[in-house]
Amino acid sequence: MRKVTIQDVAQYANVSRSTVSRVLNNNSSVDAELAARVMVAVRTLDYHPNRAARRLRKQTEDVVGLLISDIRNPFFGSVIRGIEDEAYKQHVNLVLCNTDEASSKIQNYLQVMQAERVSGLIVVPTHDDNHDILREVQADGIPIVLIDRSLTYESFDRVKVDNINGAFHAVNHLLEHKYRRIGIIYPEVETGYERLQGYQKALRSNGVEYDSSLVEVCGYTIDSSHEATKRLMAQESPPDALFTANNLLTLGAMRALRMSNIRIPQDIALIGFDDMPWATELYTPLTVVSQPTYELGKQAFVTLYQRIKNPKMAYQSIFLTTSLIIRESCGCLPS
Amino acid sequence: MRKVTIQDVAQYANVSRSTVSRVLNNNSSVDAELAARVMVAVRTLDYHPNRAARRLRKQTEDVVGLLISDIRNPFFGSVIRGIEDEAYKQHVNLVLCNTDEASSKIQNYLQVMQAERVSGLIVVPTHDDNHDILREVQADGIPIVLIDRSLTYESFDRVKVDNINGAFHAVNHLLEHKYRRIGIIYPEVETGYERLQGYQKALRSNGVEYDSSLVEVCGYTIDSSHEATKRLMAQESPPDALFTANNLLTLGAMRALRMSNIRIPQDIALIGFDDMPWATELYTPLTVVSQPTYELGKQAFVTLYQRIKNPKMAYQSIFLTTSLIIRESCGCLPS
DNA sequence: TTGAAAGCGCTAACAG
DNA sequence: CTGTTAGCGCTTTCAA
Repeated sequence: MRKVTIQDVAQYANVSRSTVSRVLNNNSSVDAELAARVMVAVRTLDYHPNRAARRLRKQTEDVVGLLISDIRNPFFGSVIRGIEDEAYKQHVNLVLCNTDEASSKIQNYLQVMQAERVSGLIVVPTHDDNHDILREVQADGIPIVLIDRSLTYESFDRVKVDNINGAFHAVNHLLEHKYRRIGIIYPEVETGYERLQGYQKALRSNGVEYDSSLVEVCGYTIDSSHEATKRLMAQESPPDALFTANNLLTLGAMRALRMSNIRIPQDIALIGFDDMPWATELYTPLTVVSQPTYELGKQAFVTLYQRIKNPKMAYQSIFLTTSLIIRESCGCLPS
Repeated sequence: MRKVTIQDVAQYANVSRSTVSRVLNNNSSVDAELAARVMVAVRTLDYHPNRAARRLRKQTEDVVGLLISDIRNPFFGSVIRGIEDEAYKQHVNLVLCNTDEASSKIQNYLQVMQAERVSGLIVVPTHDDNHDILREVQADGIPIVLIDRSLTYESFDRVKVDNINGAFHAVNHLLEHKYRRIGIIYPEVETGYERLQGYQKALRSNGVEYDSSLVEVCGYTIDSSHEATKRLMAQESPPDALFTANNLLTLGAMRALRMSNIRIPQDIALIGFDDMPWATELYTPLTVVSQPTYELGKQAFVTLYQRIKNPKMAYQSIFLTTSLIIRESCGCLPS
């Protein structure tokens, strides 16, 4: 079963290859009758243009690279779905790359994406040292939109969530309910820092002093948060409330608390970042800062697509807002 | 910043393009000194072969398509990670396609993947009517491995979990603990049918009669399981135990049960399919049939890669086993 | 409006 | 072992 090429279609329709190409890319005008003949040929022969050839010729086409840290984090599942639904509409494909927050993998994937001549990139940047590589790729003519985290740098399109405010409202809520020793567990990434800032801001605006013994930096895993929580609770005067900076860390904290028989919210209040389908079914239904994950992905793709179509467009920064969903873990609702 | 081509490298190294190509693909032997010169040129010029060109010429290369139903199901997150880790080792990229179990999307994506000349496909098939399309693509020379579900058809490589046994052991466990009216909620996909079979098998082997009023078919969502559970519990004589056929459905069931103040395991025992990180933190820690999700993905890629390298290899069917993890929801442990 | 011709960057046959 | 040559399938000038 030989592959059908544009040549076959041309022959069948009795036109030149260029004409076939023209009707398929409907840019320049083609005689209606010829066009019709071509379409018939395309259909009867079930012709699908070879994308590799097209890409080689056009130097780019219809593939977007996606660099995220780890697909197993359910946060990304939803984001990607938002991206994909939009991408599907425009017939663009997504190449998935897990970077594990590792510079070496990012670098490697970036090179590959460049070699692929992808038409754009959606990336969750990790460390500041990615900046230069990212700029290089961008300078090479590949549009990039930064998602979730955006570095401190300008001159990239960015779609992100207002982490500072999200964290601020969460911690403020705790403060309003008279919790005073509020612990925080956050990872060393930009979103983590921002959530810490929101935490600090809430403290300040309530006249509560910042106590570094309540602050725990941790990794990206449940286990690492489990350990951090244990450290926090083992102190002389442990926190009376806890704010965890993402869904995985929340799970780790709950595990640690459960194992130490510390009850939520009776012994400690808890608010987590990220809403998830299981948040309502946890042993204490979780109060959360909910992020518009799907929307995040959707906006990222829309922005990228705009830039692809119009490379000279001014850089955009889209901020999405979070919402505080109050359930039982923060202790202000009767359980 | 013009792109560096193989020609530039050739010039710089003072050899022909073919020689450069040869050292980069290290198939035929090249004089050591020339090879060294080429490598220097490659490095100093920071040359990366254009993958589109390479693919056009070789008619396939280093891209594998991934057709799954919905990335938001955390089951797939883990599977994909297993795939990706292996793929990364072989420098192959993954194109992600969400099909939503919709034939039209599957068909569409399959065509695109064909046009892309991907070197292989890993697909979670949905309905039997996919079979012919899949065969066509395969006949076209694109290796396919079927994952999670495998249709009843032969002549595909398949990697799947032993659903029948997994379900059997779960339901058997319930039966051993004297539950007699065991409900089941499952979706209309192959894995669902198989889990139903395991359920039936356990019933038979314990001499318990099959009661269709305890059997609920549902969709793929939490909500749909929520409804199914309500129907089940609204009956004259509701089940005293429940088996839910995947992680999303389990969540839906727990939600329905909680809202009706039906306690787990006091009023009803529950075992779900799929272990998840949050299973331990649910309001009743969940007894589950745990699937080797990461391994599933890993084996899928390994098998696909073998077939790509050796198209004439006999078709493989790899079965992975599940394990029953007993926690509190099935009621046999003191809580 | 259409066709002929050139060439995107690469690899593989074929000579040498 | 190496270079020359000929395309892979497509789009895009350039003429007609």
